[in-house]
Amino acid sequence: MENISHTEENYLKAIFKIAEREEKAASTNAISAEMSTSAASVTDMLKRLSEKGLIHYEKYKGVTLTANGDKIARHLIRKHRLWEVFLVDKLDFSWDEVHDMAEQLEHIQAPELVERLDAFLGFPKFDPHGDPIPDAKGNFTFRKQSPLLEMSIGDQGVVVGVQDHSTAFLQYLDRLRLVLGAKVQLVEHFEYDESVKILLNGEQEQILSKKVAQNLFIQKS
Amino acid sequence: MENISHTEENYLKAIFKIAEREEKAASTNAISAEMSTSAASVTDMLKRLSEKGLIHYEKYKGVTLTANGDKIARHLIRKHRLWEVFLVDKLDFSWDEVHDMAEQLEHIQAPELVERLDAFLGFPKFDPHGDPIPDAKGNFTFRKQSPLLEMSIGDQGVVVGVQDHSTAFLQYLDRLRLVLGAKVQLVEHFEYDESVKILLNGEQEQILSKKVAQNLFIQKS
DNA sequence: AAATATTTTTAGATTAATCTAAAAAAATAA
DNA sequence: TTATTTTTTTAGATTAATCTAAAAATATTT
Repeated sequence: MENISHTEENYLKAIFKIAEREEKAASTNAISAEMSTSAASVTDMLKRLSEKGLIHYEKYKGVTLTANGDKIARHLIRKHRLWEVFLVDKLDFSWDEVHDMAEQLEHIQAPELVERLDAFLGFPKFDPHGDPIPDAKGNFTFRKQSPLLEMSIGDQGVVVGVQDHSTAFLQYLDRLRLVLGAKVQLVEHFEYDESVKILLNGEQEQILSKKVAQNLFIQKS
Repeated sequence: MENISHTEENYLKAIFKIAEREEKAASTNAISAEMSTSAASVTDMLKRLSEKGLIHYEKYKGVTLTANGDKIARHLIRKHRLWEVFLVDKLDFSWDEVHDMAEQLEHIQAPELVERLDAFLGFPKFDPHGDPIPDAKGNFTFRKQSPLLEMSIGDQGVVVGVQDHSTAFLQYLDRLRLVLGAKVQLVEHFEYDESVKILLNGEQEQILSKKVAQNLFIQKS
């Protein structure tokens, strides 16, 4: 087990993310876009990660994570999301403020710290954006959820997550009171611009743009 | 305000520590010993830190921190000690386990996080080893304390800190129940080996070696 | 004050992580 | 199936942080 740098960790996370999103091997270009580095830098790094046994790499063929690489990536995501819960639940940050801090905290290497933090937080299964937190073995809790936009008239449910994690979107959701746990019922689809009308918390009718409805995950009830 | 790397931060901390301990400009060799790097590496780094306006450096003359360098060093110490309090008070680590984790956590860059952590912990003035935590402006709380060895027969007081921060010493103190807050009265000095006899918490008489008595700070009452 | 010892700096390399520009391979279009 | 475009890799540099070995400066001892 060699040492692994922060930078290498970030590449593993990027590869994991791409694989999850695109459901195939990550290309050099995809990684370079995800990391905001040049394709040449990515190629260099892929060679290094491959030598360390963290990825499967064949020239021109894209890469996948080895079992070990995958484990490290999941552990990073675990740490990132646990720290986000800490920042929001204990230090009262809001969900749009915590990403950059968690991005740093996820690189802290101290396995016992992670386990104790998990316990201190009450073994949360989801982070402040509704994303699942892998357990110590790397397993995610799955949840049936669908974008608000894909619900049918009359369907009811609860806001459980977001697709877009941008500050702008999260702050906008706060304004609309569309926070995690909010109850929504789909009232109407407007074909013209694909906007939707919802009933929020059984009280208030509201119209949401297609963009908002697309990026909001609902668990139907 | 340029970027400052973890490594540069560690050098600033080392220089601060040496200046505090030796009360004079830090020499290249002292820094090289403190950091476990070669003297040549130190010289290289001193040039860089000097260019960034963090230290006053003249060849062959040793270095001191500039106002800015000093501020950064104190902030690092603040972060280190606050994180130690977090680890002990909230995550139930013991005082001999937290150093390495705090060594990583002190490099997290997020000023608001530090202030919120401070508040969450109840604005502690001392860390789990009894070392003072600088406030947001970098000021330490001073406390009148003396090594147990320098107390006079009959003097009473409370354990408030340690000089030696090694795991071995801290674990030994746990065994002897000489934790922070313990009440001690000096009963006798043995000239032969400079060991001392104390009365611990008004109950138990105990003999302590010179080495222990030297490294334990007491606040007299 | 000269000789010796110690400390500090310089010179020259190395490694990780990055870049741009050019070459090579693979994919797509004509 | 060529020709063109896109993607990926290689070549060659750069910067931060480190090293060893040698040179230079400073401090200490005789």
